[in-house]
Amino acid sequence: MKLINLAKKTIYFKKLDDMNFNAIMHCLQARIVNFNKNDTIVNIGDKISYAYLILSGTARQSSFDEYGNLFIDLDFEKEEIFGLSEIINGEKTFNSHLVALEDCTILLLDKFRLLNPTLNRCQRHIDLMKACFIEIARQNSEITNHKNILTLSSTKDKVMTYLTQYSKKVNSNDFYIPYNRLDFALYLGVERSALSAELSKLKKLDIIDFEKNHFIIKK
Amino acid sequence: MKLINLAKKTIYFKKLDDMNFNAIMHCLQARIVNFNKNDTIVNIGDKISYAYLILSGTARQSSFDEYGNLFIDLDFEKEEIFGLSEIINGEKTFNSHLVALEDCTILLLDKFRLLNPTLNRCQRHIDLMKACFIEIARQNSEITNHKNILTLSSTKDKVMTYLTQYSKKVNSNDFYIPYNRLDFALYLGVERSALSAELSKLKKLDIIDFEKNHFIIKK
DNA sequence: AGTCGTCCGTTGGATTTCCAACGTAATTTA
DNA sequence: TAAATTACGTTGGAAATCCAACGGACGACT
Repeated sequence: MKLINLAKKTIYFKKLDDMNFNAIMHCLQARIVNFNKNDTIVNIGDKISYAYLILSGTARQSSFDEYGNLFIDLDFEKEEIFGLSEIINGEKTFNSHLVALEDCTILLLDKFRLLNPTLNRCQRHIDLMKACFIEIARQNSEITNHKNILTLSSTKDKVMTYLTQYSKKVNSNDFYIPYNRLDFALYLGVERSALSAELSKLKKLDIIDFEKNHFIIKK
Repeated sequence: MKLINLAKKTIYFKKLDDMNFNAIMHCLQARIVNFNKNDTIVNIGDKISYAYLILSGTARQSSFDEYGNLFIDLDFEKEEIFGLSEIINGEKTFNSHLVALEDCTILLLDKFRLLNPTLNRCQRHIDLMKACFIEIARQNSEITNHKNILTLSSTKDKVMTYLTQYSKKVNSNDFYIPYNRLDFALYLGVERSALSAELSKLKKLDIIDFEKNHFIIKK
């Protein structure tokens, strides 16, 4: 069982010895599932039964409103968990998609067991709950940040704020963003063609350089 | 001590008997503070020491970026908690304001005690943690919703989506929104004058009626 | 090789939004 | 009560964005 070792190494479980690890896996009815790139992991309307802990790969959450408008919600990578707030909010079905951007290995955790340490009040369970707390707070600040970028009024401000933040995050002026042009435009809340035009302008002004999703912030 | 009864009645503590309530208040080093309308409760840069549980009144969180752009973050009312994600994310100082929209009574809870039931592993503490979990998930979906409104491309869509949602929330076509025109415009990410113009247009089309922050959705 | 589909830059006109300004009414302060 | 301030609708021209369309580059599939 190599896959289960992926789980054992995550921040959620790495402090546990084998016995405790096996116990909590059993308690959470944990199950590993693989998905290929572009697979739909969760569909709108799917019943909520698990939290989805990403062991490897990346996945993207997106949603629609009743008029067909598309929203980019969150990207998930290794050690991040999809479905937490939906579970906690007591929703019955997902109202968003989760699609694999790369091949993914995902650990499914039973939603009831995950959030009820009362059933089995052990320290490992409380620690896990705390880790989930941290994860949801992280998602919270990521969404807030996205919201703030969308609040900005000009395309230029949106682009530059996003790129500057991404540059800081990866600690380099030279990086690859996780969006193609269309998704980048969706994320920023602008038209694809307007984004392309703005990017070209910034390139001409020698503020940035780019090709496809590879960006360089100059100076 | 009437004020402490406000705390006792909240969803966080209402199931506790007096002994347990007093114990957890002591454990959390709880303290009640009052603020007048328009008072600043938290300033950008303030050290993070407590979670702010609103016992009565409403407060608004807002923030700025380095270029002076203003962001409306979240409104807090009775039984909601400000500061949770900042505490959990381990931030040292607040990077947002919290201002009283009405006179407020607030319960301060020590940040260390709140999130470390290990120090005192009792059921009441675990239940409180779970309630905080629910609260932060609620904030999560509120921010997501705001983000999605900001993603919409036309002022009309933003306005109508907001008003329709608010109408559903209060279960009436006739309601008062918590924003004046300027704040409403900020929330929607549009110009105040453009918002006024759009509202007038919607009134002329007999889709809505309004005066100040009082709105009626027709038909 | 060739065809098809996707991605993306570009362009130009239609549309929307911004922006600054002004007037009026309501509210606050002196 | 007067004066000052704030809130908000309206306006018109400037600016930005949308929108539809096109073409070239690239990769996948046959």
